[in-house]
Amino acid sequence: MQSRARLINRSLLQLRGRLVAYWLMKSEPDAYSIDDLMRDGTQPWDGIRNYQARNMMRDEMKMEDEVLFYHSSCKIPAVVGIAKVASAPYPDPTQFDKKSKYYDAKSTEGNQRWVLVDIAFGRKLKRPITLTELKEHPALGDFRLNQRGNRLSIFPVDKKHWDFILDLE
DNA sequence: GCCAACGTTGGC
DNA sequence: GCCAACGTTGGC
Repeated sequence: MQSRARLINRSLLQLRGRLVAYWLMKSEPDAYSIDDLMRDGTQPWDGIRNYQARNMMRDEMKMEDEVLFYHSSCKIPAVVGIAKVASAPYPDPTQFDKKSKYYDAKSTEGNQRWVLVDIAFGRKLKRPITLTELKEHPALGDFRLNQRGNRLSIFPVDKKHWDFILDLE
C-alpha cells in the first residue's frame, strides 16, 4: 500500500509538473458536432491525416489539456464548446480498417503512421463565438484561425487568446 | 460552386 | 532535391 500511495503521489506530481496547454480542434459538424461529443462523452479523434496535426497529438498534447471545439466547413463556423484531452496517444484504428475511408495501406501494425488521442466533452459555450466575431477583434489578429490559409485542424492556442475568446462568451 | 492556400506525390 | 500536378481544406 505504501508503494502504491507513492506511485499515485508521483503521478500527481508529474501532472502538476506541467502547466495545462490549450488547443483548438476543428470538426465539421455534419461529421461530428459538439452535440455528438456531448452525447458520447468521450471520442477518439480519428481520421487525422495531416502530419503536423498528428505530431501535436502524438508529441505535445497531454491529458487534461484544454481544447476549444470549433465547427468548420459549415454555415456558421464558430467556436462552440470546450473539451479536454482524455488519453495518451495511441494508434488510430481506422488506418488498419479497409472499410474505413481513413484506411491507409501504408500503415502496418508494426509501423503505424497515424496516432490519436481521446477527447472528452467539457461544456458547450453559452453561445457560439463565430469566426466573423473573432475576426472583429484586433486582439485576435495573431490568432491562428484569423490568419488566411489556415487549414491545420489542430493547433495550440495562446493562453491570452484562450482567455480573450472565453471572455466574449 | 468558386477559389486561395497549402500539403503530398511522383517524375526527372 | 526541385517542381509541376494534383488533392484537400475551408471560407465565402
